[in-house]
Amino acid sequence: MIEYAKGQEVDFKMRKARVGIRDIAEEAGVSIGTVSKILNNKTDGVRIGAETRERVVEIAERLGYQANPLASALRSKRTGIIGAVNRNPGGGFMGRLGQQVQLAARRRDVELFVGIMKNMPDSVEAQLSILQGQLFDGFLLLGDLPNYRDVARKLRNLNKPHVSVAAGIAVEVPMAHTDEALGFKLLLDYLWGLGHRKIAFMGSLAWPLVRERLRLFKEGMAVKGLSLPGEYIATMDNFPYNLEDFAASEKLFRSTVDHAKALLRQANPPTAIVCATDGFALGALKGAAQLGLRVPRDVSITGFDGIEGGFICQPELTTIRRPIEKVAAEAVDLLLALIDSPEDPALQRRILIEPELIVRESCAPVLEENS
Amino acid sequence: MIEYAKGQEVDFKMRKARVGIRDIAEEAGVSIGTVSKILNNKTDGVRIGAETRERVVEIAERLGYQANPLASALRSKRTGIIGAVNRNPGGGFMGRLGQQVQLAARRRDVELFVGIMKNMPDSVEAQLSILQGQLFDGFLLLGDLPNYRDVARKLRNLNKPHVSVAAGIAVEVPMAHTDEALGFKLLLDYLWGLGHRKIAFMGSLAWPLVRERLRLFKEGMAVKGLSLPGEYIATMDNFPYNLEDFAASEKLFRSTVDHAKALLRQANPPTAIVCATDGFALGALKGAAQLGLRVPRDVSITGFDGIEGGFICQPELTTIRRPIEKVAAEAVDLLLALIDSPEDPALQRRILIEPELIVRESCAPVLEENS
DNA sequence: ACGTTTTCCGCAAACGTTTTTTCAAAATTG
DNA sequence: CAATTTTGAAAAAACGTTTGCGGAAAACGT
Repeated sequence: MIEYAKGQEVDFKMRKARVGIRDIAEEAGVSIGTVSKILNNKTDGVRIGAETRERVVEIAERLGYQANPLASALRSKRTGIIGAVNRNPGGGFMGRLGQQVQLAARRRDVELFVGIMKNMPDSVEAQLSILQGQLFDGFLLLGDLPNYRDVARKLRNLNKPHVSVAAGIAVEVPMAHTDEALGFKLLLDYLWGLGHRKIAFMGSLAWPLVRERLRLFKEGMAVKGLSLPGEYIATMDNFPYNLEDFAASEKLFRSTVDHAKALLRQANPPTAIVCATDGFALGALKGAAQLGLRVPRDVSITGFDGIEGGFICQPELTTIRRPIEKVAAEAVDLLLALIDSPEDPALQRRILIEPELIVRESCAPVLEENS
Repeated sequence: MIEYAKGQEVDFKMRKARVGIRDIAEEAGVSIGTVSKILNNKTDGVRIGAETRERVVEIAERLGYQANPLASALRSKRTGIIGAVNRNPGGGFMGRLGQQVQLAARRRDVELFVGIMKNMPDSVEAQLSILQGQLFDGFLLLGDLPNYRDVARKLRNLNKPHVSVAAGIAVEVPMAHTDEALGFKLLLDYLWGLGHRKIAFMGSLAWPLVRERLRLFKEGMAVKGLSLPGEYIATMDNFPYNLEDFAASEKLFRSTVDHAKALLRQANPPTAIVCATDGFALGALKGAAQLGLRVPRDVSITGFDGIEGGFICQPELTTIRRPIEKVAAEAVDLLLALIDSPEDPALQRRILIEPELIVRESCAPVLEENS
């Protein structure tokens, strides 16, 4: 039992010991169990007098009591914290996604921590993130994880609910994602309307998400009856999967620029380039500029995701916006529900958010001379 | 090519409850205390036979034992986790900083979680982040926190070591930061060498960091004996301090563009604009373009920070790079040392990292007709 | 007036570790 | 050989909560 001066004097000289539940109980003249029940709003077969409840709450407030989360969690097996694993944050979509899920969680009075998982599937780092599972009530798996199935299995073994968010590979439920097929339909309808028939695709197949997008792009082209020669598909599968720092980012960007230039230097170049992500589109923009081409007069370029870079560049990018806040909110809600009732089959579901076309400056009607 | 991990065959008994320290103790025929000491490599006045030690380690390994972090932390008062508070992550410097400190920590076998603190000083959100302090051994305070002193005081009361990282306001030790004065010296020396004498400054005074940079810029100008008319200082103090989503980012960016245009439309415009951050420089770039000015022929523009946007834009930005990985690593090391010996006066120090000038494409010698 | 609920709350057992204390046996010493 | 020291490990006491159970007092019903 900690002894400290009674009374209201809040002295700096004294090492102010943390105020614990015992202090509240003593001050209120009740047992610690009662305090706990009151402060946790337990109503489950527990009855507490209104006056007692009030008094305890007031005292707790006054003393600034905060339950020790470790002790609470140890006993209750609930930490009130959920974790998220992000393999590839940074300046783009994934970085923002991590931020948004954290904010979404906090709006629901839950703390969420985003951990970074490195690339190597069996690295110590990867293990660590997961084993902290005992610290978390549930997990959000953000984007493409190279060892997704392993992680999912481990979480299942730990009895920890998890939700995949914006993953490119076909993962099991539960998950939250954008309707990417719709995105490509919007994009191709738009380009078609502008008269484009020679449309190329650019992206790095290192990302499962990009592989999926290439598939959807091909489907969309087929629906329109458009041919898609191999030279119109600029894929690069040797790209860094992880963009740990600016140097890696820059290397990827420079390479993107080069690939775009190669695409545009062909004898029969495309009139439009659909890029797998905004990041690639930014590279394409610069590639075109370095060749002396004007966007969108000489070539139209589209992005996908709707990140900041899209309105900072010149010309500004016409792109598909993935409503990141909505995805984050839905994912968090689903996970929270899952934590409450892990067995509910109604929660084993896929949430699909509709993306939208954002028309800015990087696309124009195709010129006679190019068609 | 990415290969997905093959499943590790370490599947434990599926439905079996988590293996705890008791299981190890029982299997090895020793007490749980002994197991604990062995697994934690306690040597402090504790003697364990080599053969027993070996046996216990082997069993723990075989059963895949992982101590419950909650129980460990509750008893030992050490979580092995440090927290970071980031008020303003996103696509730029601060977002990257959060990522880098997390990586730096993990390289030292410590988990670090980055929490986002909202703007309002006394918001529930702000409190929450801090009160989770009991979960953390120490804290990194990233960038400018509006209520820095409050936070610092609270942490001190909780006996939690903390170090400020890249904070613009004059905070107490311990801290890690870049040598911003040196940065401005490099920048102004460079512009001076190109013949620039009419140099403007642009940035939002909502950020303490920017206020500090304006001060340093003025000092640097004074050293060179250059005059600095009020019209050459484009400050905007009504800017959003928090950039929670893309919409807020975009609003800030559009406004930046407008301010840059106003700066350049003057009767006697500057020949160079020193921007407080790369973000503002990106806006200046676009502002100049919208006025039909060519950068760097008609006006030179510099950034500060060295983020990704700087090489994606056109022309690419000449800027001061803050070595973010180095700052992150130093900060984490300092905090870790502080956790080990909180009272060591040698650790109450300021770490200053040298920035470097990156010459890219946005600056050129001043033209006769403009001088 | 006497049994039966109902209301309110105390008591004590967890939770899974770490750390301190204690202690028997073996080894060493005088 | 008795007295001490050393070795190795068990036992038990924390850590600060939550929670199930039980029970006294008050209210209620007949």
